[in-house]
Amino acid sequence: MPKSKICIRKICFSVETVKRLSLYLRDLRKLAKKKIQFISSNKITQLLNISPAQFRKDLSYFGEFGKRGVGYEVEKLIKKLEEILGINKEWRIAVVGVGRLGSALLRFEGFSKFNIKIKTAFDIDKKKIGKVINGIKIEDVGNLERVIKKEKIKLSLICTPPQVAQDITNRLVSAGIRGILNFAPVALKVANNVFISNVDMACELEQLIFLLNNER
Amino acid sequence: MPKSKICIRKICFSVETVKRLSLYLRDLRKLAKKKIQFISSNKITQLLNISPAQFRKDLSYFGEFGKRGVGYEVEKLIKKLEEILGINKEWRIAVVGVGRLGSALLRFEGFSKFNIKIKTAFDIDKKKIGKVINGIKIEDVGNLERVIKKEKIKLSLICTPPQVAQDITNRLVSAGIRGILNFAPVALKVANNVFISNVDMACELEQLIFLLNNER
DNA sequence: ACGTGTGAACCGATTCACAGCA
DNA sequence: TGCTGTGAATCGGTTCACACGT
Repeated sequence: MPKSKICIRKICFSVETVKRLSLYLRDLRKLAKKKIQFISSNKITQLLNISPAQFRKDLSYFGEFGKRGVGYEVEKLIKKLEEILGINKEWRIAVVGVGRLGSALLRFEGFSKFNIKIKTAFDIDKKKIGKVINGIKIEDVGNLERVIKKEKIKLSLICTPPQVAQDITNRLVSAGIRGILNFAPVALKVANNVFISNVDMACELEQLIFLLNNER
Repeated sequence: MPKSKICIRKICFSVETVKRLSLYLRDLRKLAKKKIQFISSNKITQLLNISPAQFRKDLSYFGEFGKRGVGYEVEKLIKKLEEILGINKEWRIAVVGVGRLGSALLRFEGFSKFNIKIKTAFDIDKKKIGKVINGIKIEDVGNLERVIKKEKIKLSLICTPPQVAQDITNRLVSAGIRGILNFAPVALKVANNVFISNVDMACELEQLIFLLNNER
């Protein structure tokens, strides 16, 4: 599989660059809280296990944000990154599947810093439908298309059992969803104008097991 | 093959290879359930968005498991992968932080297929300590070192707030933990004989936002 | 003929190293 | 001097292409 590349104005970079920008932003905000005004690529990357050259290269795809001999102005760079990442406006998302994980995500506070707002949730279980968790009403999955279209939601999390994840995906896409964060342990098939990111906790743990098991 | 045994330690491959092995295993098990006996690299990778060459290369680091002209015997390959991945024995793990996410993970069934068993959980909240979730007793985080050492646990999940994650990490490592799956949004510092894998849901979502925001 | 296993070629991401500027 | 920005060099993972075995 060829790795998907992102090209903006003839400049190409990988999704890894984008993930790192999020990490930079998170640390810059911590620095801002500590009232630190300037930071060098060397200092900030020490906290992150990333090379200073990588940091500078990542930023270079989007412009010149530093002052030679000085470093980067923390507040200014935060603004720039928020702009680059597209989180200066609110992103409304849906959650499909309000089981253990789904309901944990409905209460997850970590999204708000990126201006992500869970707007609606769906489940098939009659006992859950109508309930409100953390201000989010659980809808009947039968209404999925209608609600997604009405609310013009473009992003969704999938926390369903794996057997139904592909079907849900198809329905989400036909309703206008363009990005999916998938927690179900299956590879979803979508048209190539739909973006998918997978979070596979069992595989991540398995990787650690392999490493421990093969030391030396 | 005599070659593979000797060379496995000299041959280098990435953790991506290991993650893919987990994916292969998952799909092979599905095929086994459907009573499919043989599968070619071509067929199995169609389901996974991975190239056939990648599949063969990944396996080649560990030996020769296929029959030329035929493909791979499903049951046999499952056994081999379980062996390679080190999940022919049970792995006992700990969970630190029984908040929304932590308690969802205590109930998560997806680990069992990889022979992963959550043995113990820790929290600081007196109201949670002593409770039992899904058969797992929540211990006082004050007893972390003692329990980890007593149970000889080598793997842990961290689901604490980010502010305390580094402190918990230090304590886990000093108690003998060698692998950490970190859900807290911070970069943890550890000695290089400790393995860390990060699951950062906000960054994953942010990546999708970026893609949607920069189309065309 | 068919599909694996694998060295070689390729390609993209990371790092280097230094010019350029405060 | 100090640190950024970036073309060039490097490094490593993926894919190619074909020899080999069935």
